[in-house]
Amino acid sequence: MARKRKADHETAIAGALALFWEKGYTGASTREIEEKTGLTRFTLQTAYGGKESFFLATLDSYLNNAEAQHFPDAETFTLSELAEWFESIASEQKIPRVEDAGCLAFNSISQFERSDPEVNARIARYLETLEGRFAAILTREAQAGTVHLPQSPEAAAQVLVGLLLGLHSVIKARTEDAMARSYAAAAAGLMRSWEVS
Amino acid sequence: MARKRKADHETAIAGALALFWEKGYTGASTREIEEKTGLTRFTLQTAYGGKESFFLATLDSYLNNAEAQHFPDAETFTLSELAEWFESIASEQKIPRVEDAGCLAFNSISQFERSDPEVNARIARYLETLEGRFAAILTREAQAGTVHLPQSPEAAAQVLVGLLLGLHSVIKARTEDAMARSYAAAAAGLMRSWEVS
DNA sequence: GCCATTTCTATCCAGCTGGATAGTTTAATT
DNA sequence: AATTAAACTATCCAGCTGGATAGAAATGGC
Repeated sequence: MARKRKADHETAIAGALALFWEKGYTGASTREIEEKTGLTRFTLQTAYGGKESFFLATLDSYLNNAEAQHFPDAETFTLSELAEWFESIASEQKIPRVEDAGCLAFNSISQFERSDPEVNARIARYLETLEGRFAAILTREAQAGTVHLPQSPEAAAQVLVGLLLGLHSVIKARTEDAMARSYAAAAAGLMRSWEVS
Repeated sequence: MARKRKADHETAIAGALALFWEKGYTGASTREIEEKTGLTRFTLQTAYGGKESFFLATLDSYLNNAEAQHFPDAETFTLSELAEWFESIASEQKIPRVEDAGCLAFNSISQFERSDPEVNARIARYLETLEGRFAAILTREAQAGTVHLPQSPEAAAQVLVGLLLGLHSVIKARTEDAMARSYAAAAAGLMRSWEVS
């Protein structure tokens, strides 16, 4: 017994993801959200509870998709594939398909700076998931004897998360595209030096 | 033949540094700049050319000070001292003396996202200086035979810059202080694994 | 003591922000 | 066909933004 929305939830979230990615949370005005998502500010308010709640819904959707589709799989990934995954992050920047490349969670770190507990929880989820998967991959390979780590798998996993965040920073900072690729190659080179030849 | 300013250039820049660090560029309003620096918006406009020019002056001042005082010295630093320097970044967060700890240049990366060429130039200077100094330290030690690198000094220097940017990200993202220290320790552990025992 | 110059104070401005509200339109249920 | 719940359009709002401007106050050179 209600009128249909012009834009359904899925396409609205997809449009918002692209907008928040491009402009950031504060940089995306509610008027722009109207344009890019097809939602009205009225619906943004009544159905999603305002701009911030809507952003959190977008961030959740992004994280769910990233964990299922884009993060390395803890069970099957090898260290060699992980090295290629790092390089692909910098190379896919050339074809910036917003939904797949980059990272909305990383962007949120710098935008909110711990000011919002709801955002904090999602950033923590992001970091813990990555660190856990990296550690699982490294532990499995170290036990199998296919890699030789210079430190514990847990510490090495933190090094890799640090390098990933650093790579995202370089991608944001880069004057030239080649710079990000060079950094990704350096990180991949470090990982490959851990492989038992 | 002119009236004296209430706040001189030096103290104004120092106050602005603290404010921009805390709130970011967009987050710091010109009214707040008035309060924290002692400048008036009138002077901000006439003497500095507006908010953005003033920010650039602040960023320059920060970089000059950082390069002279806080960045590792290319001629004298050992890899061991570099490892300690990484750890000190996370530990000094406990005593957040804004001017010394953290990094205004790093914050600017996420805030401007390549939108401003003037800011870009300063970020490039920041990254190049760090990468150059790290490479110099690693090259010197590798040639002396005191460290054994898993890759070229240049690639290893990029790994270290990546880890430094990643560490700054974790500091911003951290739910708990211990997390940043743990990441710094992991990075330091990697560096120490390169030392010839 | 006067003058030129700069900074100060005090307003004013247009533009944008997220949000609220009132009245209209649409659709599914009965 | 009547009812009802939700989304639509179109305003309106106070608050804040960076910046402009006019007149008063202060300072150093003469």
